[in-house]
Amino acid sequence: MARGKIQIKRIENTTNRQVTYSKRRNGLFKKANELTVLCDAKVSIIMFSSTGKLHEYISPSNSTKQFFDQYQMTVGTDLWSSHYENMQENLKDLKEVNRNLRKEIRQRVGECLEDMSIEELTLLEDDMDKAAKVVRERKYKVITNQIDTQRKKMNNEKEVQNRLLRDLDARAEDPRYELVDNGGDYDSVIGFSNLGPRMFALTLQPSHPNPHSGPASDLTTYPLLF
Amino acid sequence: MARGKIQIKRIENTTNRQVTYSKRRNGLFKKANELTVLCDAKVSIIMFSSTGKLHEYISPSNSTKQFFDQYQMTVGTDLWSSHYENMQENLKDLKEVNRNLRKEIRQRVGECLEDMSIEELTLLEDDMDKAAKVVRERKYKVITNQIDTQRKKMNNEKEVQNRLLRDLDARAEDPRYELVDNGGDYDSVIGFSNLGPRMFALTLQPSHPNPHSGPASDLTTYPLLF
DNA sequence: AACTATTTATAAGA
DNA sequence: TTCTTATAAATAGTT
Repeated sequence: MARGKIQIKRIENTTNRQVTYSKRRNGLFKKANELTVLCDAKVSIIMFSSTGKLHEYISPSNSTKQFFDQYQMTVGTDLWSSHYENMQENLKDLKEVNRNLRKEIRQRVGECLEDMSIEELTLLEDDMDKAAKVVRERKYKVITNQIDTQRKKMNNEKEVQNRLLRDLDARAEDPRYELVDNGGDYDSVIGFSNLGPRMFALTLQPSHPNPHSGPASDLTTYPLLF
Repeated sequence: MARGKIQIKRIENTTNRQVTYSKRRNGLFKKANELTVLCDAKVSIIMFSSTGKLHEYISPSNSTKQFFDQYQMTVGTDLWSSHYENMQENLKDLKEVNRNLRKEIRQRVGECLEDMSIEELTLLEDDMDKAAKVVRERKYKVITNQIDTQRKKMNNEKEVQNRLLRDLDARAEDPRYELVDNGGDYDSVIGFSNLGPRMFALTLQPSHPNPHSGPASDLTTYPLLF
């Protein structure tokens, strides 16, 4: 518009085009701002250059989001409804599923049986009996397993005891060892009171006395002395 | 910018303001279009007049939504995420609730018992036994109710029959009526075979013969003739 | 909506 | 990118 009229068509020279873009962008924004002030209007300009660069003008005290929202409200159609639709559909479905799940649970807990027919009630009853049976069986299995584990543990300990007693017998025949009488306080040795006729008074001492090992030392780490 | 310079400040005269808005809007759009063509750019202008009227310019072969999408992509932040946040939170919560409900049901159906302790299993077992009892009771109640209803219905019908029979007796003593012998085919009258010694051969006819009533006519709508 | 004096925008050049 | 400036374009006030 100066120093010669120009045709309104794409400027082929890249540099020239970018310069013009820059100049006219400023002009546009200036005009937009004047319009905003003069006419008490709200203006939003968003532009992308041919290189994809973004520039925007927003009249003061407005955000782009406000513009978009107002635009949608005015146009009437929700441009992002597609964004929501899926989610809303999802939400609806989930709520429905949820409702059904809750109902099923309530029925299985013994509520909301009013609207069920005899046939449905019979099915539910059968189902629950079967499930209860499974739960019972599972419980028994868990208990059995625990008992079994306990028994194995006990057997193992018994085995250790037996080995210790055999060792004891062997040493009793060895003249290098002598019996120590602690005054008949048999019960003071815990865990051996069920050994019956082989009961001895045992003096337990660490095999390698270590002042740093503390009170956490285990019975089985002690050699038996008598 | 002509016939006198103006201050860039709100035009107080309403008419003047609106005229200027209209003129400058056109100017802005024209400039935007020139920019679009000259510089191969994309421009979107959205404006609201002080009266709330919407006007927009969009460079050809672009939609407003495309603009918004590209804007978001370029800016990097999702302007509508705040719109979604609640919904997404909701969705997450629902999914969690759903998962728990499913788990509870699975446990009540006898699945997923692996990670339950004896205590939990015992609680579940008790719970299910109680619920099963409720279901059973409900079933019995429904059955009982139905039997009761049935019995009442039968009693009612018996009552009707008794009344009919009393009527019969009364008419038997009335000389105006005569017995009709149909050859001793007692069983041909359905539903009366359990009436014992009072069995008669009955000739049933509509009280008001009507050719249009068809075969749907009901036994109780007939008077008894003999 | 049209006119036009004047201001403003800007193309080309530096 | 910015400045300059001749000139095109926009537009304020008027009709």
